[in-house]
This record gives sequence, structure tokens and C-alpha cells, in this order.
Amino acid sequence: MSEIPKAYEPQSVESKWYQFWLGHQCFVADAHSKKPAYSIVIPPPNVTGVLTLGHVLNNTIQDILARRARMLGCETLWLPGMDHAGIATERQVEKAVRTEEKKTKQDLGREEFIKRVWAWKEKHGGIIIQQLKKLGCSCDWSRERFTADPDYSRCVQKVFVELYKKGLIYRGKRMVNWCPASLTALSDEEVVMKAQSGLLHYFKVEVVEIVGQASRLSQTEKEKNENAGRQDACPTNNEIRATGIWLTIATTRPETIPGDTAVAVNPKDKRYAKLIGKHVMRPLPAELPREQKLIPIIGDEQIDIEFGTGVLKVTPAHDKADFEIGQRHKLPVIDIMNPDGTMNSLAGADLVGLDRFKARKVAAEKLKELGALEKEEPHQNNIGYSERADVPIEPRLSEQWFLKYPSVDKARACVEQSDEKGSAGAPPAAVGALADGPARAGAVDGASAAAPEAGALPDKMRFFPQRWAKVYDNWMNNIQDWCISRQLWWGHRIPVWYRKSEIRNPKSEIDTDDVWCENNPPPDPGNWEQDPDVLDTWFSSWLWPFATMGWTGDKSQDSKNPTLQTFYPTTDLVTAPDIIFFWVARMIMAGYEFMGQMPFQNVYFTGVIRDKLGRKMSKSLGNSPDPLDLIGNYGADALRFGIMRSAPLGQDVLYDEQHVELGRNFCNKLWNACRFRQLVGQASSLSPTDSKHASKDETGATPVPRYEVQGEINPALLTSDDKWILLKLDQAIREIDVAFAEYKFSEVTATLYRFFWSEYCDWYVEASKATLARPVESLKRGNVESTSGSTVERFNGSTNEADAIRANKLAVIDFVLSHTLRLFHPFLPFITEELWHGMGYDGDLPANQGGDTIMFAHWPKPLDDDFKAHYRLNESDERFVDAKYELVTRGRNLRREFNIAANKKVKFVLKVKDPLPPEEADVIKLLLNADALDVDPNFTPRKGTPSALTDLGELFLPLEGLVDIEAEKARLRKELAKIESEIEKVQSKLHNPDFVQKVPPKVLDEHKNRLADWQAKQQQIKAALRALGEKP
RNA sequence: GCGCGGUUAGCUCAGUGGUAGAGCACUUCCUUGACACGGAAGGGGUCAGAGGUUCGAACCCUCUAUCGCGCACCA
Repeated sequence: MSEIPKAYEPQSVESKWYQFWLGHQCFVADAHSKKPAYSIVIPPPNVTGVLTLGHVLNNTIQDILARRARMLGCETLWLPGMDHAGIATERQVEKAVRTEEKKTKQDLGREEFIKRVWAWKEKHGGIIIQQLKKLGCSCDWSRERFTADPDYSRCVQKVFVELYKKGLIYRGKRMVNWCPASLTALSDEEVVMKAQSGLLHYFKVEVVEIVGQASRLSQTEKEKNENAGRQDACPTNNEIRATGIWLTIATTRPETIPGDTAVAVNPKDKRYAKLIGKHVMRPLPAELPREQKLIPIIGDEQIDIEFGTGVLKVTPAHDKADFEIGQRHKLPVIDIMNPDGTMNSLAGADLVGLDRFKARKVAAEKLKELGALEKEEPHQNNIGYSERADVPIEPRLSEQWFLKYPSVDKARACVEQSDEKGSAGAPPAAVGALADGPARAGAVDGASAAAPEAGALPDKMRFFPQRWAKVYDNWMNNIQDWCISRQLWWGHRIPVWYRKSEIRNPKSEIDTDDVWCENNPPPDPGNWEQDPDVLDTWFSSWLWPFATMGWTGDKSQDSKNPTLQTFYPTTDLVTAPDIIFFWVARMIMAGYEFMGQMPFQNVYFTGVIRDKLGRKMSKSLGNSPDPLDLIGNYGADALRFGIMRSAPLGQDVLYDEQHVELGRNFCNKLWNACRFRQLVGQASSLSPTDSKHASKDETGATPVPRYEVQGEINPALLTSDDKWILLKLDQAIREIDVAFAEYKFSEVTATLYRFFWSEYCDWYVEASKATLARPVESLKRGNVESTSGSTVERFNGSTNEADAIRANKLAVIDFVLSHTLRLFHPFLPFITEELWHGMGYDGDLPANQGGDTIMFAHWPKPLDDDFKAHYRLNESDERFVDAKYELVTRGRNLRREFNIAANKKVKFVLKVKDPLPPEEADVIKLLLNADALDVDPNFTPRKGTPSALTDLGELFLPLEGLVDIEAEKARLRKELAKIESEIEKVQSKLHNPDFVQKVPPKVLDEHKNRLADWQAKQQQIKAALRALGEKP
């Protein structure tokens, strides 16, 4: 007995069982299995990533789904892998090369640098995979994929070529989001808007007229400007005539003034309309001659008359909106910045070489110096930041590759938009399928109602929570072409080659004859040069659900691929909502485009993990605990349970370490509940046998000894408590199945918590101690005293029968615990596996159904009618036990009210209406911590004896010499007041004729019964008060 | 600006028209043979506010306040 640790110690248990599962190939999915298939692909973490609480939440959910699917009898694939994370990895390796070798990537050259990246990946990459194993994730590691693997690369290439040939991928010179830190273009989705407080600078410019000249700079002048820095004068001085009119312009970016090529006003703006066609003198660069500062005033409807001064400076090279204005008015484009965000020579002598932010200050100072600056006002605006590098992006004109999204209509149409009846929200049907047994397609997911036939797929994809469907729809309706090229080295290189030509710059104006875009490089590589850019990492991730399954794009080959045939489309996708556009939407489009089917049937969006103050977890805030520390301190199961319990569907999670602590306490409770079963089992002289797996424990931890599991439950020997707990178990299983069908994991944990802790431990186990926790001998003597004088003979006084009841109770406990462990397994994989074996519940089961591991034990089914009939489980037992426990609560309440210390034994008297079986009295006595419970239908209490009303009779707490009549009166008056207020409430309803007339009969009856109950109690309290001489 | 979500006990949250709930925290008592990572009892809520629908509203409708998120964006 002493070898069972008093508290659960997770560390050795976890490593032992994870090794066992791996060793027995428990996670490996068999594509040739006859079982219904269930599959999830992991959202591939970055190869540079380390485990965060967000990953813990996300992957615990996936593991729960996968483990439950296995228990339901599904062939389950949880496919893991990693993302090559272009920007993040390239930066990391560049940094390493710089510190270790004092070299830049250019020093190494492209080929050599890529070698370093692979070397880095082998050495440092994929830490997160090891961490996921610590969490208990049951991924099929034999199928682990990496988006940069050769097979995967072939998929990416194939897709690019196909889309290029369809005309959906094209190259063009566009305004893109340029990241000056990473030196690459980004997609719109990689830009996050951040509120910014800056300054609005107001500066004035003089309006001039040009006499006898073209009223604006011509295209040729533009080219001259760009190439030669505007050395050639255009109009001569005497052709520029000052008007004396000054315009004031408001800008947040004075440093871009040298790039201005027009000033725009709204033609409807009465203040300025007449000035359209005239020019202004641009103040910067200051050193230019007057005639080179001239820019036209143009009219454009887009200008907001209300904002600022109503005059907009137009900088086509450095602003998306300005670029469009420029296009409309054929304005020249003057790029005044270098790719890294410093100013180039076109910005003028004052700014050249400065960083853009420094340049902003200098430009403002220069305006002041020139007397052009009128005022500066604080200004709030939103600025796009590079998501990765966290610096403001720079709109920049450049040559990039774009994708016009494919299969948009199908992708948009497939997502269920609302909770229509019969499609979404069909838990009863799902539960029905579960009750019929696991070997049925669709039993796992809530959509089984929509897919009753094996192999038939639902025509709609469902989002959980549903509201994300609207966000998705909104994006799909406003979809923009995707900039897919990145100016990086690490990634899938664009499979396009340009014919070498001495005259032509390969990056501009492509002639199709000079472009090679095929699955293979050109046959005469010497004459071609490959595009230097790589593809956006998401351009590989969007193929994840099928590229990881060996997709080739060759229909006949793919139709013979068992993995693809069995596991695609996947069942569930679990992901954070912040990548709904990055990844989810794009995967759906790719699924339709390349597989002809949706890639997954259900998408579960997790909440975002925040700290106690509601802030997002972030490295810079340092508010993110290391999950590995938590696992070390509390155990993986504790972390999983704590997180899941605090993560309701659709809500963000406010993380608090207390949640994990609660998880640990819960595991400890489970551990001790099983320990109790072992201790009482041992007391009944059943001998321990060695654990099957004890020898496999290489950690030296003490294995839990095994005990004989009790056999069949005998219906004739069931006590009312036994029946009660079986009915509670049934109810819990049903609730859990419903909650799972709706992906409400926190409700599953709440039900498990309530059932196991409150119902099983607090009531059933405590009650069962009346039978179990004392020496067998004592059961022979009926020790409940009866005032009728005779000692109650229980169980016919037979030791054998007492032992039989006791053994039967152990069988009930084993039944309940073995179900409980299975229900807990998806949440608490390690401790349940340890206890499954320790308790011997693996004993008689076939190896593949729980004999080897709880992982493949059958998921518990609700108790069916036959079962209930056989064991005579019915509502009246449940009601009786509820009443019994209510009596106990009232008795304990009396103890407290009269300050009886919890450890003091007292005597209670129960004045029963109907006879109470002595074994029931025994349970009540134990739960009340009474040294005696007299059951006496004719009891006459001394005046002032504290009493409580219960459905089983009146309970008295006779206190020798301690009776405080006033205290008891006060207590009764308080209770009476409460009862009367309840009566008041119900009566006011029943007195309302409308209520009586219109309410459904069932509700009316309920109210009438409630009133009767309260009134009966009222009468009894009044009687008690009268007995104390009080006139109520 | 448009859209979405939240506002219920001190805290974190359940609760889709019929007696206001859980966990944690708090108060008091208890180391009784599973568990102090535990047990028992208790206090604590005009369900953000206002109107409406209804016999009846935390729940449905309208408006307001407030917090958060997404999209768009004005220099």
C-alpha cells in the first residue's frame, strides 16, 4: 500500500507513456484501413518557432479531436510538419552568419547561403516538434512534412506553372508594400495597421502661372529628371509669373515633398477650382532652380474637401492613392528613396542619405528655415507596418509577380453562412450516430447529419464559431490579387527563366518568347537566367492539406495514392483566427482548384491567448510564460486541462497560471480517487498483481500496482447510491457527446469536472464509505439504532452477503472509473494511460481495444434502455438519492448554524414519514459525521431542538443542554421569510389570469407543484415555531 | 466610416423565453484511513443603461454607453 505515491507525479509517467505510444506505432495512420477515416493537418509552425501558449491551445484541441476519433474507431491521421518561414528564417540565419563568420549573405553568395540555412535547420530548427511531443501530441510523425522538402517543392512549382499557363499568375510593375527592413515586397495581408500619433505639417506654396509654355512637365522631362537629376532648365525665369496666391498644404510626410509631382484639389471645391491648371513652386529640394520646382495643380474628385486644407500634395512614387491619381493624370513618378528606406539623391542635398524618419524631421526644419512652414499639429493616423519586421512599410513601385486567385466562386460559396435548420447545429443526430457505435462514418463530427452515408461529404464547410464565416465572406467578396514574389533567397525560387540578352534588362517588359515557365528548367540553361525572387511562404502553405499527402497533380497517379484517397478532404482544421485570410481562405481555393474538393469539412477557430490584463501574449511584453516550464512544474495534462477549461468556443482566453494549477489539482484528484479504489480493493483481500508494463518503466518510477478488477455488476445487489451514480454517468456521457458535436470543449471539461468531482467523489465515494471504508466485520453488526428497541438486521446479518454487496460496489466503481478514464483520455492522455494500466482496466480487453493502451479503448456510450432496464435504473432512485443528499446538506447546515465543530460526532434523529431502510440510514449517518442516527417516526423533540425539513422527514439535532431557543427561533424565522418570498413570487404568477390562461400546461403544473412544495415547508416551519412558543 | 463580438457574483466565464449558475477568490470550521493539490458550510448578483414585444425577458426587438476585434481609410 505504501508504494502508491500520495500525489500524482507526472514527469516520469509522461516520458514513459510517450515512448510507449511511439514504440507501438499508436499514432501511425494506416491508409489501407477499413475503418472510417478521420484526419487533421497541423497548422505548420515556423521552423524557427518555439512553443507558445497559443500553440498549446491549438494543438491540445487537435490532439483531443484525434484521440477521441481513435477511440470512436476511426482510422485517424494527424499529419504534422513545419513551414520554412521565408523571412523569419532568412533573418535568423543572416544574423547567425554575421555573428559567427562576420559575413553577409552577399559575401557567401546565394548557393552557399542556402546551404547555411539547411545546416541551421538541421541544428536549431524544429525545436517546436520536440515540444509538441512533450505536450502529448499524437501526430503521425512518420509522415512529418516540411514545406521546403524536395517533394513539396515540386508541388509548389507545379502549381505555379499551372496557374501561370492559365494566365492567373502575371508579372507587373505595381505599387506594393515594401518592407525596408527585410528588403522585400509583402502581400496586403502581411501589413498590419497601427494607430500612430504624428504631426500634420502645414506648409505654403505660391501659385504661379507659366506664360507660353506647356502647363506641366512632360514625360521626356520626367525621364530626364530621373536619369540626370533635372539639370536641364525648362521654362526660363521670365516665363514664370507669380500670382500672389498662396496655397497651404497639410502633410504627415514632408520628407516626400521632393517626390511631389502635382498638387491636387477637388474640382468641386469653390476655393480652388479656378486654380486648376496653374502651378505651384514645390519648396524642396531647396537647391533646385525655380523652374525645376514647378508642379501643376490638378483637379481630382477623390480629394476630400473637408480634410486638412483641401489641398493634397501628390507623391506618386510613395503613396498608393497618389500613385493612382498620378496614373489618372499621367504624372511623372519620382522615386526619392532607396530600398532600405534612406533618401536618395533625388531627395536633394539636405535629405540624401538620411533615414526616412530622420529625413522627415530635417525636411520640416528646412521648411521652417525657408519660411514655408505655417504650423504643425499633432495628428492621429493609421500606418501600415510590416508584420514580420515591425517597421512601417513603404509603398513602392516595383516589378513583382501577382496571382489572380483561382476557384474564388466555389470557395466563397462552400462555407455555411448561417445556422440554417437541418444543416448546422445538428447535435442530436450526431449523438444518435455515436450511440449506435463507433464504426460509422461521420460519427466523429457534428456534421454527421449532413453526411449520413459513409463516404458522402457534406456540401458545406462549417466554421466554429460560425461568425468567422461572415469575416471570410467579406474578404472573399473584396479579394485583391496576391503579390507572391519575395526578394529573398530562402524559399521556393520562382520557376521562370528569362532569355539572356545583352540589351534587355531581364526584369522589365517581358516578351513571352523570352520567358520559360515549365516544370523543368530550360534545356539550354546557359542561355537563360532564372528569376532571382522566391515565392511567398504562404504560396506553399496553401497546398498543405494535399501536398503533405503525396499529391503530384497527375490525376491517374493521385487516384492511386491511398493516403490522398483515404484522408483527403480532411475532417477538421484547427487554427488561430488571425490566419483566416493568410491560410484558411487560400487553402480552400487551392483545394477546389487542384483537388476539386474542399480541403476540410469543419474549421475550428481558437481564441487568442491574452494575459490577465487582456493583452496579447508577446515576446516584447514578456508576458508569455514558457509552456515547457509549466509542463515541468505542473505536468502536461494539467496544462492541457487548465487551458481547455478556460477556453470557451469563440472567446479569447485570459491566461492565468491558476488555470494550470487547477489542472494539476484535478489530476491529483483523479489519481487519488483511483488510489482510494485500490486501498479499499486491497482491504477486501484482493491481491495485487504486477503491472504488465511495469518492466517497461525505465525511469525508475514506481509503477502503480495492479489489482483485480471486479467482474459483473449484480443488479440485485445495487444500492440506491450505485444506481444514482450510474445514472449520473449516463447523463454526463450524453452531455459530453453533445458538447463535442458542437466543438464546445470547455463545456466538456465542465461536465467532466462536475461529474467526477462533485457527483462521483463528493457524494458517491463518500457515501460508499459506509460500505467500503470500514472493516468487513463491522458490516455484520447493524449499528444503526432504532428506537423501536430492536437492532436492525441488515443483509440478513450474513457476512457473505455483506461481502457480496461490497464486491458489487467495487464493480460499480470499476465500471464508473473505467468509463471516466476513457472520457478523460483525450484531455489527459498521460495520467489516464497510467491509471488505465494501474487499475487493471486493460485486463480482459483485446489488445487493439484497450488491452494495450487506453488510446484504442472504445469511447463510452450512453447507457441504453436495455442496460437501464437490466440494472433497474430509474428516476425514482435518482430522486430518492437526491433527497437523501439534500437531507445531508441540511443536517450539515444545522451543525454549522449551531457551531458544532466539523470533527465533533453528534447524534441526529430523523422523524420519518415512510420507513427508511437501515442501510440508507447508515449512509446518512456517515455523511453527517454522526455517532448515531435514530430513525423514529414518533419522535417528540424537546422544546427548541434545532430541526430541518426534508423530503424524507424532519431531521433533528438534539443538543444536550445547549439548546438556545432564541437562536433556533431566529433561524426558523429567517428560513420562513425566504420561503414566503418564494411563495409570493409563485403566487403572483398564478394569480395572474393571463398567466393561467396562456401558459403551457407543463409550465403551469411546475408552478403549482412548486407552490405546493413551498407551502408544505411553510406549514412545517410554522409548526416548529409554534412548538417554540412563537406565534408566526 | 462599415461590420462583428463582449458587458451576468470581487475575478474568469457558462447560461437561446418559465425558481440566476460554475470555478477561482473570500468568511468560518475541519488534518476523520483517497486527496490540505483536500473536505464541509456560508456570504456575495436591480444580468451595462433606457424603451419595446410577451402572461412571463439575462435571453427576442430598438436605441444608448462602454470595451475588444476585423475591414476600409484623409494627406
